[in-house]
Amino acid sequence: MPELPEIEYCRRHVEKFALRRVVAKVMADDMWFLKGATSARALHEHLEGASFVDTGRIGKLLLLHTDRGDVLGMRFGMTGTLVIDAAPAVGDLQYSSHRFLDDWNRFSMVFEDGGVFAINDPRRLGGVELDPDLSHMGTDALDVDLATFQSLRRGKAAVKTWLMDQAHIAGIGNLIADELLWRVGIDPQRRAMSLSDDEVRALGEAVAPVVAELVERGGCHRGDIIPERHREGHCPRDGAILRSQRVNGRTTYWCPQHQV
DNA sequence: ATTGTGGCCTGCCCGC
DNA sequence: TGCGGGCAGGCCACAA
Repeated sequence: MPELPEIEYCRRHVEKFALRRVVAKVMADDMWFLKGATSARALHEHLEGASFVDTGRIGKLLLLHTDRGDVLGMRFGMTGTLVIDAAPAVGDLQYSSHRFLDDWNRFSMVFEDGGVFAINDPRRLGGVELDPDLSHMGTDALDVDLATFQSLRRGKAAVKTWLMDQAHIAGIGNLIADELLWRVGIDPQRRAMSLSDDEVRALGEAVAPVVAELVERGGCHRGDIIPERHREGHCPRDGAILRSQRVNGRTTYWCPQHQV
């Protein structure tokens, strides 16, 4: 599913192919896809005639800045990706389809030059929002430092749940959480507050570099443990059979040998 | 404030 | 060969 790396590819895709093209028409017929107070009418009024001049990203939230000062926020849920002029920003998305049917374009814009910008999302778990509220978002996973992890010492929830809370760190989803905890050697079910100083430091020092490495490798599904996240999967480090259980309502795999 | 739970969405995969 | 049930997880509403 799209986590931080995939959204970063979408952002780069916009930088490369969508800036400074004038929006002629907005197609926002799927009301479900409009989040917050955003209406189709507002999207027409704010975007038609405008062009995008800059991009941003906080965690899994993609931000497009228009020449009028508006910000268009985009979320891709679990199966969404960006398609510009029929070229997808992300080709191989785990758990999603490998096709891009026109029917799955939940929000799109036609440029004056005839090109099309679309969010293609089979499951409709993504959405768009005009001028989204960013005040409750945590630090982007690529920018975290040890100070970000202070509140982890008080957390009563599982350490994996803490990592996936976008108000703490923005950008970590289920796959990256499993990868991080596997690399640092921590049982995902452990209460956050039970981590030792050394463990907090190890985790804190791992997040940004590991996420950056996944961006380099080509996506969150390129993590070392991800190919083994299935029944009978083995730990790539010591060969133990991985354990699987739901943590925070999410399927979680970990190595009982070295994640303690 | 923090934490846990359930529901939303629908293509795909598996077993019958 | 078709069918139905379960699965996948990001996000949000809601309750305790």
